Amino acid sequence: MRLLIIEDEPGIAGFLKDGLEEEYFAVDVAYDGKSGLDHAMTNEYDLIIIDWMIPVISGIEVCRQIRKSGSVVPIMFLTAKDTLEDVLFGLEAGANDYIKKPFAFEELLARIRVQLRSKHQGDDSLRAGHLNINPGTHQVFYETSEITLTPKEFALLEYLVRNKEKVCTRSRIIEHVWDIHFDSDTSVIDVYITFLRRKLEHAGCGNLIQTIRGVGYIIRES
Amino acid sequence: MRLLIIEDEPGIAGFLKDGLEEEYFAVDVAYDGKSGLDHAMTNEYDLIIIDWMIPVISGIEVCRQIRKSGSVVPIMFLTAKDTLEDVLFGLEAGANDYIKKPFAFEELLARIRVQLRSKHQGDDSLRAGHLNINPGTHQVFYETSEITLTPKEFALLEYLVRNKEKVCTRSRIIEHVWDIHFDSDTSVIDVYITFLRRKLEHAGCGNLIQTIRGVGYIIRES
DNA sequence: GGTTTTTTTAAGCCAATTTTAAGTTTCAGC
DNA sequence: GCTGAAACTTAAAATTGGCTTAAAAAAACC
Repeated sequence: MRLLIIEDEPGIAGFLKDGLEEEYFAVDVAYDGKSGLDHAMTNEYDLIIIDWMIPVISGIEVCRQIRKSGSVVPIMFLTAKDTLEDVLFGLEAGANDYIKKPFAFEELLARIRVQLRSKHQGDDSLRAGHLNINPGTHQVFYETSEITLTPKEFALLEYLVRNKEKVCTRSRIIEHVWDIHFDSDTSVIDVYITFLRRKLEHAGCGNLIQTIRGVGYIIRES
Repeated sequence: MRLLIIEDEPGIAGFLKDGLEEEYFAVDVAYDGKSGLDHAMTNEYDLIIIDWMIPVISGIEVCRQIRKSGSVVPIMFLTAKDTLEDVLFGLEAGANDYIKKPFAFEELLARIRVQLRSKHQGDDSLRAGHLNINPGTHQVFYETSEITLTPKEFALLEYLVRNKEKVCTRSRIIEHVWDIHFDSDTSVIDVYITFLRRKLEHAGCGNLIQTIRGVGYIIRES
């Protein structure tokens, strides 16, 4: 589990880093908002801890920017404030939890575990490269832009991505996506592959679906 | 919003059910741990309230079992204890919040609202663009003008806004807003979407609710 | 108990999606 | 390079599903 801590006070940052590393987390530290945001955007973390009051860019703004990029990484705030108003303000900016300073390390740890648990199990999205598919909401994203698909288009793409790196034969596709179990000489698959390719291309995600002539199709990560 | 209460004292259970239904939640009650766990596993709730001390299976064990199944539903504990030790124990078991008995109904309500807010998605407040929803007073404002909604209209709009930027499927809507859990070919949703759109349009807030054909609806900020 | 408001049902219409079908292009093997 | 099979593209037909309206049923209010 990889964590990012954005905290300017070296004392607190060091205390957190050491304590969390003892718990076998991989911990990065950033000492201001700008550098923290930089880290968050260029690396993949399992959780981010942000102090409310940090230099250059405020904690709340960092949080907002991270959410704006489409990331759903769990974010926890460290704050000296704990009026209901401030808490709500933080939650609105996209935070998942907050903890008031001074805090017991034990409590922080327990709350981190709650967040990690809930995030990991809640995220059942499928991926292929920068393409993200969420079967729960029927949404597809390429990087940060959403691709709107019809139900059949979605079902086909979902099947291909679930079986990425594997060749999907035409007969398997027609069975799994169309639920047709007898031989038929339909060309729906061709048509829908065309639809999908067009929409993916338009979103900047060209060349994802490759043809295996005489057999079927395949999606490769690279 | 659909809640489950697991509480063996009929007095408290009834008091909670009535009070929460007055606030337009859909409320189910279970009177022991076993039946509560059963409900939790076979239905989808937005939040679960569990008493620490209940018969057959303890509250803490019910909580653990729910988490073990992979569910991330917010769980709140009712408890007579509130030492740090007990709180940590509850958090470890997978709870999101706890409230000490005896409690004020108002406080419970506020905590429920915080959980619902923070859970559904990071940047979720009950706002969508210039639309403002107040679950406490059941009022809706667009900019400065109030929009008068019936209870069902309000519940539907609230559910959509709580899940803004996410697709709300027809089956989820019928479960969480109408509390209907079997397949039915009703068209109430369509009708209420029409009602809402008409009232929103009339207030100058057109185009808020978008249709995802074959799937459901979504509210987007922009 | 009657009146008003809210909720649900049902039916016709329209638009988006899905399928069919036909013409065009690409590719592998000769 | 030729040839035939497979895949691609396009347009039009068929189907499905959502929107709207009106009226019936249920609930809330006096």
